[in-house]
Amino acid sequence: MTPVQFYKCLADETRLRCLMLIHSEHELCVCELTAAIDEIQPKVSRHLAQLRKCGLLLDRRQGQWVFYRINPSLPEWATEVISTTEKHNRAFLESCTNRLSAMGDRPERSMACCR
Amino acid sequence: MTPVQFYKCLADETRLRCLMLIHSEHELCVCELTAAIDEIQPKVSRHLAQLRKCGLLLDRRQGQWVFYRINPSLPEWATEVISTTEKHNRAFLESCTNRLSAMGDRPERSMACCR
DNA sequence: TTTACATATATGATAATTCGTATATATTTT
DNA sequence: AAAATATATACGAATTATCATATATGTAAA
Repeated sequence: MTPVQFYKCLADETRLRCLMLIHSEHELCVCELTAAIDEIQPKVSRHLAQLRKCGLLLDRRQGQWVFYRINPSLPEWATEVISTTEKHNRAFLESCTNRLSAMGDRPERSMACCR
Repeated sequence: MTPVQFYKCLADETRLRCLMLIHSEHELCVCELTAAIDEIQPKVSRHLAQLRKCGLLLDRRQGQWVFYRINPSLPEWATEVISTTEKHNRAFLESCTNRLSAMGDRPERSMACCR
């Protein structure tokens, strides 16, 4: 993955919010992300697919849900960039994390990974 | 500057090359960047203007030349991202740094800043 | 003050990205 | 097996980004 391709992935509000939320929560499913970001499902899904195709995210299906997480085999510098960005831009995510914690009926995870 | 705006700046090959070269050399003028990146002058100039307008670069005129440098008052996280990227993607810049060092007649700097 | 060099910008064309809507697929529940 | 829920994708429209070319501006040298 070239650095330009990596930064194109971060250069969209929906994608960056998804990435940072997932990084912060370790793993989230599409309906959680849709609620947190307050966008329609096909939009969120389309951007998640792009992040997966570019290698930034991995997904796993659990029942009806598909959970996304950061690809642990990303190059170290890329992971570092994501961490730095998330750590120093909490305000950018605030409304999203609020909506997420206010969300009822969040799906339960079995076989939780990467904790 | 929002993180998305910042990453849009990095999400183009010409702009990322300029940024990383400038970060690595501390300060470069447009003709040096044009030679290093091997693109036509208006293209390089246009992208530099965008990086300046977004606050990533500062410029100073010295005689006929305009030198660009990283804006030292960028948020810390942004500087960190640029450093990390440059440090771990030397291959991406290799041909550019080769062309730069092969370039004859590079303009001299007076009043060099930020060293 | 004319010429040359360095840089910036305007313009219209082209390409790439993003979007909403509709719909398909997969899984679970009834 | 039908209905409900979660997710993915296809499609054309709309927006945004990028480009090459031409040209303007600013400085230095002749």
